[in-house]
Formats: sequence, structure tokens, C-alpha cells
Amino acid sequence: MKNTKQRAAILQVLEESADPMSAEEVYQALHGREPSLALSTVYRNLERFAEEAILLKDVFGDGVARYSPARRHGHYLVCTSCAARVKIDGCPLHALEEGLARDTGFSIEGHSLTIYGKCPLCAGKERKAGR
Amino acid sequence: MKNTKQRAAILQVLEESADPMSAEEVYQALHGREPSLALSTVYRNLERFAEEAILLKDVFGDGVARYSPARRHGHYLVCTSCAARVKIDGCPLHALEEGLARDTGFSIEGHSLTIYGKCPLCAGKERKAGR
DNA sequence: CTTCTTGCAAATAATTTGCACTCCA
DNA sequence: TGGAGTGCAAATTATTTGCAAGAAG
Repeated sequence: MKNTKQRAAILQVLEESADPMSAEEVYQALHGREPSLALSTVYRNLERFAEEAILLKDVFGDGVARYSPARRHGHYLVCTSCAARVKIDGCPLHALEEGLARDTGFSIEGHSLTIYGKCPLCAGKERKAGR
Repeated sequence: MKNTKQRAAILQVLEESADPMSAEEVYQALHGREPSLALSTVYRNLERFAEEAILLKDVFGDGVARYSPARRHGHYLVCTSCAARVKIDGCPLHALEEGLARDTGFSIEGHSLTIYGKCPLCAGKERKAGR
């Protein structure tokens, strides 16, 4: 994999972001720095990085794929009303994965976990509004 | 929510399917039974059912949303090469969710969990081919 | 050099939406 | 009957792809 300016920039943006980003968001973030960068280049490289396990690809409920550095392993609790997000500390799955690998012969590469619910604010609003 | 022939048919197909289905798949499955059914109706109702928590919506890595009966709670181990799927028995998350609800004030509605890896067959092939 | 990448523009594919008509409650 | 639900076709939106020009090793 060749080392290009565009690739470095894309990875840098994602490293600096606290949240997973969509292709469009990465593209917007880079318009200042790299005015000629093409959106398709962003797509191509995000996909490529995901294949190489450098980034983690996650398709959210809205149908938009978002990416985050693979090493930064985290899961979120997301509100289905306002999309507020709370990070879940710790990951209860490593133990499970070991057992699965043993039982199925799969070599585990990763996992995607998101928990959905209503945050206290939205739960309150809905109760008042009667949905 | 009114009870229509189309809605009943859509739910029935999903109940009978062992695997989560996309809108397109549901539509195809019903073409014989309900020749005039519109694809947009399938989309609208799947989305509606998901809102009502009757179905569980899950957007896979290929960007296609698939739905399954919400009561049938299951998680899968999927091969990133051939898409083979193995069901994971038991769900280790209910305990985690209780703790989260207490800590964050969220009312938990559900979660989505998929574990990725290579199945023994594909792992073998790649070793031979040298990727 | 020569192969991998990029930019651009055009092509896809999944999903959504406007509108007139239909059917359940 | 009245409004929720449907079918159809057109519109969106995210993502992909072909191709000629450009840059990395």
C-alpha cells in the first residue's frame, strides 16, 4: 500500500476525531487542507483501510457507514431519539470470543456492538408529549 | 396501526425465515402470494415495524438493512470472506445492560451485536493462496 | 519506468417520497 | 365515511466505477 498525502490526511482526521466519521464528514473536514481531494478517494481509502483492519467500519441504523481507528476499541449506548452517545467502558466480549473460536474454528477478527435506548432527557419528553 | 393483508404477509414471511431478510428479499418472497404488492410498501412497513419494536433492524456491512422478529433475539458470527453464519447461543449482554441503565439513566431498548472473523474453510483457503 | 492512486464525472443501488386511489375500522 | 395504508413512478442519497492523468517506489 503506497503512502500518499491523501491517505495520511484521512487517517489523521480519524485519529483526531473522538467519534466515528462518515466518508462525507471526513471529506468535509479535509476540504481546507486538501482542496482537490475527491470524495471517491475518501470512499476508496476508507474501504481499503477497513479491509486492512486499520479502520473499523460500522454501518449505523441510518444506513451511513462510519469509520474509526481499529485500535480504539469502543462501544456506545445511543439514544434512538436524539442520537446522544455514551461510551461503554470495558468490553464484555473477549471472553465470549475465545470460547467461540474454540467451538467453531473461526479466527475472530473483531465485532460490532451497539446498545440502543432512550436517554433520560428524551424518555422524559416522550412521556410528557404522549409520543 | 391498521391490520392489512400486506402487513400480515410481511410479518409472516419474516416469522418463517430462519435468517434476517432485506426489503428486497421480503418483496421477492411475496410476489407469488401478493402480486400487486409494492416494494415501497415493504420498505414503509419494515421501517414502521422496527419503530414499534416488532422487528429488529440491522444494517449489515454491505449497507443493506435486514430485519428479523424482535422476539427472536440472536447474534451471529459471520465470516468476512464467504458470509457463512453461525448462531451464537446465549447473549452475554443482559447483565451489562442492567448496569448501564442504572449508571446512565437510559431506558434500554435493544442492542445489535455481530462478531466477524474467518470461518475454518476460508481461513484455510487464504493460507494456501497467500491472499 | 511502471504500477498503484487520484480526480472527475457518470453510473448504481438502496431507500424515500408525492400523490391519487383504496380499504380497514 | 375518514383517515391510515397502498401502488406507482419519480426523486434522493450513499456509494461505486471507468478512465485518463499523476505520483510513489
